Amino acid sequence: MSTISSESTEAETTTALSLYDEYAWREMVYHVTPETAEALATEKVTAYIGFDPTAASLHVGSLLPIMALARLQRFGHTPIALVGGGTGLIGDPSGKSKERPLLTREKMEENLAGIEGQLRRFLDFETAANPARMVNNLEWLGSISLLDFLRDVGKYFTVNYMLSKESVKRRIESEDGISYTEFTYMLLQAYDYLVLHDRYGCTLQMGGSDQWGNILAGADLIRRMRSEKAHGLVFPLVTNAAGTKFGKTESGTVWLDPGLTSPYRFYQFWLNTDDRDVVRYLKFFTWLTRPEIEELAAVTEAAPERREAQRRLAREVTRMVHGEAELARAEQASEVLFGGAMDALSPADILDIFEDVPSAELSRARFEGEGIGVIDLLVESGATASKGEARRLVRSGGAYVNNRRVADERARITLEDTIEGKAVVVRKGRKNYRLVLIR
RNA sequence: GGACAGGUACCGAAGUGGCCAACCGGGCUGGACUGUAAAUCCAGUGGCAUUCGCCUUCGGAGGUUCGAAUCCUCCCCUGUCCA
Repeated sequence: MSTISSESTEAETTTALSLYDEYAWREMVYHVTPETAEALATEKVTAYIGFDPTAASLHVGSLLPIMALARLQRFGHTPIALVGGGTGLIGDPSGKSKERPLLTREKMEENLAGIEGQLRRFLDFETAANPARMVNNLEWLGSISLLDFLRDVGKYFTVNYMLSKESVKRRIESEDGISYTEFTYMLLQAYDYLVLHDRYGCTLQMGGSDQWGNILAGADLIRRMRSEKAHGLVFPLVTNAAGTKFGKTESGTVWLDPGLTSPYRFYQFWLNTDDRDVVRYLKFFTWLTRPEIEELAAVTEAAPERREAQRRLAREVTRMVHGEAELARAEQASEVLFGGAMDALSPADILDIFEDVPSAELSRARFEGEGIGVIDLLVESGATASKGEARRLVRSGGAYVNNRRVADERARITLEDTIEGKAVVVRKGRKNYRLVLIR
């Protein structure tokens, strides 16, 4: 999989700006502690972001913090990706309206492994100057004794302070309340920051806007225990113009793992970005420079129907996450799936392109002689739930076989209509495909 | 425990003995338009059947009737009020 390394040289030539200015221009700064900008402009900073092992893969929502770390590294600072092996066992109440079920240790181990693998693609762990680092807070949280923790960390926080945090306050006011376990979460995260500060000189923690309270708690802890400055910066919530949750589609979460979200779907997710969001997403999720993005913004303004910004966004992000080869496949598939003609395609191409489309198998005998009726084909491929629905579909002109509309509900599909006797592509409407394999 | 109100298709909501597979709105699915957009417009939206039509559905179970989502009995559930 591709990493950022191939492109990092050209970005360095444009680093007259400080990282903070870069973040600011990219609209990545939602809240920030005083003096952070100055620190980023005058020092080499070590910064960390935590990733929760709630699933075995990161999703596109995590791309903003990931890019923040990657950008930070390109500006010569040192990124630390922290995976929450310890805190993951507790559960972060931030942004959650009710208590979460605890993950089992086994499940969490599994999740950690997946997430670590993904993070490695975005950060450079080999460079001599400022290599990235990956840490797991289970390492220190797993072994600290409760008494030590209460004496060393707990003593620095008043309950009053903790109760005043938004994440806690909201839950206190809710009916279900908050467990002592989750209430403690903030202190654990504060302690993480302290540990990273002591071990690696980490002086900046970043995160999503829901992490603001936790981050401040950590900065406060460092200030009180070590009398040193620690900074915090949080990103805005990534929103979309449609008002739905970013990173979700009808078919669910858009994951970075190609096994969970195919590169084709991943590509399509970005390509379908609303005009109103696309410039912001280019800033958030790509390495394109300011002039490039401004150019794309102008094109979007003048000729939105060309969707150049969306195309570029989809290309850049898909390449970054899945690599050049997968990008090419995703583009080819998009062309066929939305372009029409598929006559020239070989069965191998078809299988490739329709890889993540639901498929069904029918015996060769069904296509021999008279062939199979369209209605039956629609039902048996799973395109429609009943024959009645299939009939209505054909009557309304929404049924296609191999991308050709079938207007007659009595039409029959024979071997001659199939793709070299190997497959048939059934389509319902504009983009609802089913692949029928012939055996 | 008592008094009302109510349970209709994915959701909301009409219907209060035959014209009800069930008005209407939303959602969803097609189509037109388009930029794989938004908005708009059109159609469809229980199953089977090429047609006639048949079958299953209105909280559940029985019953009355030629005929019920609609009437009766019992039961279950929900909301509001009283204890």
